[in-house]
Amino acid sequence: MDATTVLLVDDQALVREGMAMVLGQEPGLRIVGEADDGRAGVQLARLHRPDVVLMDVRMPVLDGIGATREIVTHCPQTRVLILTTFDLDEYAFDGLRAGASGFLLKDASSAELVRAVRTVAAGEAVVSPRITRTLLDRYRQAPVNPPESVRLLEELTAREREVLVAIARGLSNAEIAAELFLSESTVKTHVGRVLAKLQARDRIHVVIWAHRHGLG
Amino acid sequence: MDATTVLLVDDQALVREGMAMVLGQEPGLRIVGEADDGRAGVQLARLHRPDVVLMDVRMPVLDGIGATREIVTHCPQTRVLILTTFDLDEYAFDGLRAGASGFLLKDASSAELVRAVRTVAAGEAVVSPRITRTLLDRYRQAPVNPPESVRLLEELTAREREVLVAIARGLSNAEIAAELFLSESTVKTHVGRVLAKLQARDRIHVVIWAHRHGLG
DNA sequence: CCGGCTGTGGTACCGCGGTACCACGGCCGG
DNA sequence: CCGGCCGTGGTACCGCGGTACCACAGCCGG
Repeated sequence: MDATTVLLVDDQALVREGMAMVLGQEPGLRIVGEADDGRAGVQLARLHRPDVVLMDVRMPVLDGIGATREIVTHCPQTRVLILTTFDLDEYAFDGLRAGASGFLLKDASSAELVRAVRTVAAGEAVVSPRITRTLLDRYRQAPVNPPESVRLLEELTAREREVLVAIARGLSNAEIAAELFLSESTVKTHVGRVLAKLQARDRIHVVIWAHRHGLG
Repeated sequence: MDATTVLLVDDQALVREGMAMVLGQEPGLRIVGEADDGRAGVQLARLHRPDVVLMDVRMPVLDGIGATREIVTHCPQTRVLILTTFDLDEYAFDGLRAGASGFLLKDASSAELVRAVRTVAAGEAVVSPRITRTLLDRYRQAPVNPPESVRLLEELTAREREVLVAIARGLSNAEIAAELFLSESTVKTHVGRVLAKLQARDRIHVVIWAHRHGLG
């Protein structure tokens, strides 16, 4: 088996040097590139298709979240490990949603860093303990409750909510009409009102809204 | 600072003995009791108020989930660490909802066990890597394992994936064309191929697919 | 060197989605 | 009792989305 290839993306050269120092002399690991902003990171990732990308969150040009999203889009087999300075960094959670395989505090020991890289390279996930705590808290609370969206939901009539979930399921107007025993005209009327109340320009945005807020 | 007190709850005596062996000779740790079912575990926890409870999931009389729920209710400062044999154990996730501070596979090494106990005793959370992976998948609202979805994703070309995420963001063909510097015809071509490869009848189903599988 | 894939582009066509506007019965509250 | 909201329905219109088919350049692999 070849060495695990690693790409470093961080705007602070010192950090990159430190990591390169630690990882470079580790058997089975090989640094294949370094970048000092997100855009360059994405380009190098697409070029080298490394096994693991160590990605800083805050960076010029393109931040770590956007870069992560693009990398997982272009290189599905590449694992991204987010590096963050503060354990309650909101961006880090966005990073997970963007498709990162884990994240690590920058104050981690070199041994932890090496272990984390090997872990994600093996296809598993790693999260530093303090962040795991927060993650679990969110998981427990997860069910619902984005207050703004609930307010909008309550502005809808019962019938409109039925139509909304039907839209979110991907049904066409004709299918909704059949399922609810309505004419297609009526469905169109309801759909129009849902669009207006949610300020969505078309049913596609309704689908996105619904899935962002726990439906589907 | 006093030693960290630990309570063992498992219906298999061998497992308890093994853990007692490992933890008992560890400096700073002290076993304060053992129980072989959930009910007894709750009673001993209320009696000794240990820092950490190592809790099996499957047990007679009262299972580990119910026992965890009662313990965190009666002894808020006590941390419960769930032990599970299989990493995809559904009950383990229920355990997290019940208030456990983490869970651990039974095939963990003794060093991992010790480290996990110390970690939760410090008020942090610990989850074994394989389970973390699943947890993150759920956090992203992906069903469980997306092997099928990843396979589909990799069938797409890089360009098609770019178009896919644009669709998932709710962009119209014209908007995608503008963003990627393409003609609308070309966008339509790509969109058509994405639809075919994902077996989606229209872009709406693509949006749903994308949001179900972690994009957006 | 040729075939296949990818990315780019075009034309033509049709149907669904969305809008605008209107209508009417039922129900509730002022 | 009457005005307003809700749910139901209709007509007419237009544009975007999706399909079908074709074309060509570049690249890579057999």
